[in-house]
Amino acid sequence: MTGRSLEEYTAPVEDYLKVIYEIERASGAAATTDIASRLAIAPASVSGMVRRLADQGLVDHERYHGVRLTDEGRRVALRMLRRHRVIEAYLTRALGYEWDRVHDEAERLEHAASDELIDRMEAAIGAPGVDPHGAPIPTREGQIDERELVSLAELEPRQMGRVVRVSDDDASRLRYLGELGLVPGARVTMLDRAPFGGPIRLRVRKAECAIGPQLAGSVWVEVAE
Amino acid sequence: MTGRSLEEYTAPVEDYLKVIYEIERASGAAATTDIASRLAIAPASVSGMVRRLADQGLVDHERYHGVRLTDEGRRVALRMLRRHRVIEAYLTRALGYEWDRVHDEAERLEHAASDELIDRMEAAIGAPGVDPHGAPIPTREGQIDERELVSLAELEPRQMGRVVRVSDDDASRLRYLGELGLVPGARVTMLDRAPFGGPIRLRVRKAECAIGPQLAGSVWVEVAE
DNA sequence: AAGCTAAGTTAGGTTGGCCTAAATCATATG
DNA sequence: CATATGATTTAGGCCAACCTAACTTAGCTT
Ligand SMILES: [Mn+2]
Ligand SMILES: [Mn+2]
Ligand SMILES: [Mn+2]
Ligand SMILES: [Mn+2]
Repeated sequence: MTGRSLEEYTAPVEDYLKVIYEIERASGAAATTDIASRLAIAPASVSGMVRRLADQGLVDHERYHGVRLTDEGRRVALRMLRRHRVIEAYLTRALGYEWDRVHDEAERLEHAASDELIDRMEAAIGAPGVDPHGAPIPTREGQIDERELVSLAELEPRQMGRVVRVSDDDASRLRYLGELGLVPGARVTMLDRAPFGGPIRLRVRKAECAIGPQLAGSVWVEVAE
Repeated sequence: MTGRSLEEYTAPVEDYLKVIYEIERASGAAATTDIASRLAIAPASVSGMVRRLADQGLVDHERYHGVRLTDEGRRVALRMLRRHRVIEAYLTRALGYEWDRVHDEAERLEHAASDELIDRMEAAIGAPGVDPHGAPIPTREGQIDERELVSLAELEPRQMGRVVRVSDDDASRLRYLGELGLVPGARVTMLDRAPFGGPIRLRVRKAECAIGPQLAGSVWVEVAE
C-alpha cells in the first residue's frame, strides 16, 4: 500500500548488505576490515553493526572469521543492487546524466525509491539488463547474471577481449577510462606488460595506451578466441 | 561536487521546516501541537526538535508561543517544497503515476535527490510551474506564487470559481475528488449549503454533487465574477 | 483573584549508528 | 613453541530523534 512493501531496513543496513554481498562474491567471507574500508567506517563500528545484522538474521557471523549473508540477507542485497543499477541506468538514459555522475546519486536514491518506482524506471528505458558501467541488473525476483570475468590486469600478451564492465565508484577514474575508450563494448588487445607492476600496453579501437595495473584491475573483459 | 551542495540537514529537520512553513503561512506562528499532529509525532518530541532547530538558526522560538522560520529556515523550507513538487510533477508526467500515488514517494525522494536531479526533472517535463495537485513550484531561487485562494467551504451560493488546488496528503481523498471531477482547472458553481455543517451542493462540469464541509475545505478555487 | 484546562516543556529512557582507546584473538614466523 | 603483528572485539561515549510520564505555564472562566 505504501509502495515500500513490508520490509523496512535502514539505509546503513542496506549499504552494509550490498558491500558484504560484493566482498563475499570476491573472497568468500566478508572480513570486518574489508567492510570497514569499503564503507569508510571504523572497524569497531562494523563489529557493532555486524551484531545487529546477525540479530536480524541477515548475516551469519563466525567470530573473528567474518560474515556471510543468509538467504534473507542475500535477497535484500540483490534487491539493493537492482535498485542502484536501475537508477543509474535511468539517470543516464532518461535524464542525460554522464556515467561518472550517477553513482553518488544512486547511492542515496536506492534507499528512498519504492519498488514500483524502480519497476517504472526500468520499463521506461526498455529494461536494458545492465547499468551504465556494464554491471548486470538483477531481476525483480533476484536473478542475476553472475558469470566470472577477467580483468585487464590478468590478460596475457596478444590476448583479445571485449570490455564488459568497469568499476563505478570513482568518478575521476570513470572519466579517464572514458577518454581512453575503455567503455563497455570496446574491443581491446593486450600488447605487453612491463614487469614489477609496470604499465600494461593496450590497443583500444586502433589507438594505443598504457595503464597501470591498478587501473587495469578495474576493467573486466570477456576474452575472445 | 557531490551534487548536494554545502547544506546538510537531516530528513526530519527538512520535514519539520516544511510543515512549519505551511502552518506559519496559515496561522502566524507554528504551535507545538500543530507541528506534532502534522508530523504524527508526540508534542514532547517536537519541543526537543524545536530546540535543535533554534540552535541551528532555522527558527525563532518564543517559549510557549510557537516558532517562526528565520530567513535561512524559510530558504530551506522553500527548497523542500520545490523538491517535493517537482518530484510529484515528474512522476505523473514522465512516469505515468496517478496523482494519488505521488505524495508518499516524493516525501522520501525529496531528501535524497540532488539539486541537479531536481533541475533535470523539472526541465524534462517543461517546467510546469505547478504540481499535480495545483500547488505552485518555487523557483530555484525560492520565488513562489503565494496568492491567497478561497476554499469551496467559503463560497457563497451562486458563486462560481475554478479549482486551482487540492490537498494532496490523503490518497483516498484524492481519488474521491478525482471521481467527482474536482481537479485543478474544473469550473464549479456553489449551489447551496445546508446549515449546521451539512452538505454543500455543487455543480461540477454539468454534473451535480454534494460534499461535506471538511472535504470542501481541502479544495481551493479562484472565484470568477 | 483563584482555579481549571489545554498547551508546552522537562525529565528520563530507548535505539541506531557512529567514534576512539583498550583489550583480546589468530596465526605466521623465527 | 613463543611471540609479534594485524585483525577483531569490547568498553565507554556521543548525538539525533523518537517515546511516556510528570510537571509548568498561559489564558480563560467563574
Ligand atoms: Mn546507498
Ligand atoms: Mn554502476
Ligand atoms: Mn519528507
Ligand atoms: Mn502535491
